[in-house]
Amino acid sequence: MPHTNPVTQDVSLSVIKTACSNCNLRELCLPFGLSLEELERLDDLVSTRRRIKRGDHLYRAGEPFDAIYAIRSGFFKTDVLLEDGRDQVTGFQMAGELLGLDGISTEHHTCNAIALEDSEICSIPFSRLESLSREIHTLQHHFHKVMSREIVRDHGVMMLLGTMRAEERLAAFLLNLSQRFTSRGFSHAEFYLRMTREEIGSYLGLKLETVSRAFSRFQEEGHIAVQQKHIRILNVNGLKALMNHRA
Amino acid sequence: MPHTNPVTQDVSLSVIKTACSNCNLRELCLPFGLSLEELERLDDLVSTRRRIKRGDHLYRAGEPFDAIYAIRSGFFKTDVLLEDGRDQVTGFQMAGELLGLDGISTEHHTCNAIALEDSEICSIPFSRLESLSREIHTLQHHFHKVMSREIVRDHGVMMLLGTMRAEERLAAFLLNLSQRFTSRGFSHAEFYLRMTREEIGSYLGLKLETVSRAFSRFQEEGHIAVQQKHIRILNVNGLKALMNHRA
DNA sequence: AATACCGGTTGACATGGATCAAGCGAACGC
DNA sequence: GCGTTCGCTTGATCCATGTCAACCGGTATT
Repeated sequence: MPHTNPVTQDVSLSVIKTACSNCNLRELCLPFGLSLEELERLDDLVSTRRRIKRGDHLYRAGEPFDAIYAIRSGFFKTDVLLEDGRDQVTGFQMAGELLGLDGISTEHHTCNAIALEDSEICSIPFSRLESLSREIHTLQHHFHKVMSREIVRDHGVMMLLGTMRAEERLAAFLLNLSQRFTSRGFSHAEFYLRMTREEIGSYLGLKLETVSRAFSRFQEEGHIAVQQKHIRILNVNGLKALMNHRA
Repeated sequence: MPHTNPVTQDVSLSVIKTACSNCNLRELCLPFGLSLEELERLDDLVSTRRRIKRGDHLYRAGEPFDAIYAIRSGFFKTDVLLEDGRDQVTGFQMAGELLGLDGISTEHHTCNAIALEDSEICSIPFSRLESLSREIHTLQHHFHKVMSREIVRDHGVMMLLGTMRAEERLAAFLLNLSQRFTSRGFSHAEFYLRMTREEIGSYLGLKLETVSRAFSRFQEEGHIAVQQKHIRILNVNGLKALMNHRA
């Protein structure tokens, strides 16, 4: 293999013309609420799509930030690394969600974004997004909402990590995934996990064995059917009840 | 006491003319990086200051959102409540920091903001901030950075809650406070905690007894001197070492 | 001044989840 | 097609933190 730039060597460089205006995710993603004319102006900005293979990085902590990314298809995780080697998954992202917002602050990415399956992303050069959102009020406001939503989401995770026990965390996790699959038109009751038990554990502040045991327990109690990464939710209310358990 | 609006009855309504342009926090707060002329335009927007007494709410979860708040002086906590009664402190905020960013997402506040000492805040009507930041590029960009910084901060807390043990969490907490006091011109080595052990515990995902024991342990080991809410840091490196403990 | 209350500290004990270890099936490389 | 590896499951044991309880000092209440 010829030597290539270490930053880009592991991402596929195939670039495809793309357009928000005919993207079926536009109601979930950045274009939400824009008029047709405004959409076309956004198209000019979001001009490239890129494929990222499973296991490859979209970006790495420390790299300079200059764009945010919208997931066109696929599945990602983000994680942060501590100096001493510990790391933690900070989120799992799916189609229509944005990646890279954390980089605006320092103008460098502060986490790693890794594809958990072959994926496609749209690059949105950030300074051009700022320019355009100075002109399109709706875009500006929606972008602010998206950033704010990320903050609210993080508070939810803090709550989960700070106050919930293992089974509550996993129930919350499954219900959240289910809900997000639903709003993308997939089954709410049956899906494949894209991540390992270890990654789930890292996200939930648990060890992989604990995650595995909780899955088994949910199965014994008839809430779900698990077979490796294949999950079927048999009793949504059972899972919900697990969460309000404590007084 | 006469019956008053339940939303406002517990906040002091004294309103004071204020100006970012002569605020000594302008390098920490929203005005960062603005020119004199731009500063004056921000002054028009941030026209009111309000006093909040210790223990009073600045806002409550569920209330409609229409402004963000800059802390002029004082100290706040924010917390979220789960339906089942559990709650968690999501942050402690001090002078120069912004409150209310979580409300942009749903146009309702999603947490409670409570003053931990008598405080003064500046109200910034959000739609006017958006207008102005469409005109002032620097303001727009800085505001985006502030929101992004909040996301990065939350990731740090998630890391803390997900991977650290009790003493590491408390050490990280003290070092973070110390650093924030320092950048406000206060002693980095000596300060008064504004919050109770229980509030610290809630923030760090620990019980108050655990927090208390960790304080005592730090004292035994000579890292700090504690007397109730009065903290002196005797050995910063000792605290830092506690955090990189694990491989 | 007496009393109640609140926040903090400390001790004894319980327990949820981590750790260590073994084994198993599916996927993958050769 | 076979062996190796990886992700997952399950069991046994351990330990950090939670839980329960007693006590103390400072502050607010009457």
